Amino acid sequence: MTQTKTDPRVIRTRKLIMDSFITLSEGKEFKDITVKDITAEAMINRATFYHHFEDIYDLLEKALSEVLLVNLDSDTYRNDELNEETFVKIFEAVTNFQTSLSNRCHRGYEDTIARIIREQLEVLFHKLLVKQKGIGQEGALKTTAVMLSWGIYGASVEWKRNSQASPEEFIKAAVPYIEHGIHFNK
Amino acid sequence: MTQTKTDPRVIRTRKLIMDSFITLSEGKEFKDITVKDITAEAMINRATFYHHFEDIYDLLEKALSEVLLVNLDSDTYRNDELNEETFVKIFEAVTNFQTSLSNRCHRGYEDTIARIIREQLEVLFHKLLVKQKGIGQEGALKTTAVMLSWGIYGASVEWKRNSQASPEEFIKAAVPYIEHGIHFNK
DNA sequence: GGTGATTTGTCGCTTATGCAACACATTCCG
DNA sequence: CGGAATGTGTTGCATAAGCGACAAATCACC
Repeated sequence: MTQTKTDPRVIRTRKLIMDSFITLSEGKEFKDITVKDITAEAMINRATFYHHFEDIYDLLEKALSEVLLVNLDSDTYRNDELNEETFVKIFEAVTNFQTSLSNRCHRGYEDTIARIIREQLEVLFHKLLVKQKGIGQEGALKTTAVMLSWGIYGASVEWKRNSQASPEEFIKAAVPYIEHGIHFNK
Repeated sequence: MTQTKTDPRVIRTRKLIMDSFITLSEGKEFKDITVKDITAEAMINRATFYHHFEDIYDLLEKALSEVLLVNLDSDTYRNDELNEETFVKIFEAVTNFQTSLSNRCHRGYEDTIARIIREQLEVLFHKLLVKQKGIGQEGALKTTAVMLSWGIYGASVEWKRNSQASPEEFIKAAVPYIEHGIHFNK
């Protein structure tokens, strides 16, 4: 690990930008937020924004990823097994995230958000699977991770649309079937 | 006015420091707050702190001044006459400030706080008096400003200790007598 | 009192951020 | 339509902020 420590100014600036973006998101939709707005709110120069992010979509991506990961990290990486409990927690994180963000600010960008969530989930599942099943079957694990990420995301959409059940109950109903297929436990 | 515009980084850094100081003040007393705490909270380097403030007492001074001035500015500078209304508003600003800060965080620093308030008031009164009475009697106006600042501060202490009256009623009772002496209206 | 651990200020050198100006898109409105 | 206004990215040079080390002061605990 050649961990070259990042300059604290970078961390601070990123945080200022992210926070400003989230603040502004509470007031208006994504499409109405300009880079100028963000940099003004964050009290940084516009050029500095572009030093950290490709463009505003890149910011959306990274901001959402971070928000989602904050939910996941603490609960999941602690006990790093992909068992039922972990599975439920991941699902809950996604539904939390969905309900907290999707009703405001991002009309017209559901697809982007969906993609971001799936990508994050895919990475997460892949990590967990590799840790559990070991390496040497990369292709299979990758595919499994992809399927799980799509599955979880789809389930969250379905849950949001129809279900009065708690996320936990909702997803637990499906766990046995999935489990049979992917063999949660070694 | 050779208004050399201040670097936005300076403004931002000052704000970060001030905000952090106020945040920390809500948690512990002034004497327990270190420069390190502040800079950590503000996400800036300790050396940078000293680039903006002499020491932590200097910060206290400037932070309090600012908080007080925020109360005063908007209400007072608009209609820039030193009439009864303005007088009452200033008194209310001071009592608000006193009650919001003095019960927490600053035990043992009442004197410092008192001095800061008086200095701010003195500057304010002096400005208002000069604007109203014109220049050419500097000494007298200066002295008047000093007396008013001490008077208002003393009244706020007295009000805090004894009175159940509103600040407005409390100070209005004294206005006629003061007015007689200093001729509020041209 | 003494000794080790913090905290405080200060320093030269490095680096991220600000500026101002630019060409280019996009939007808005008469 | 046309042009004014606003937003987007990019650039080279100016500057505030970070680093790490330092001596001195202060604090804490025996």
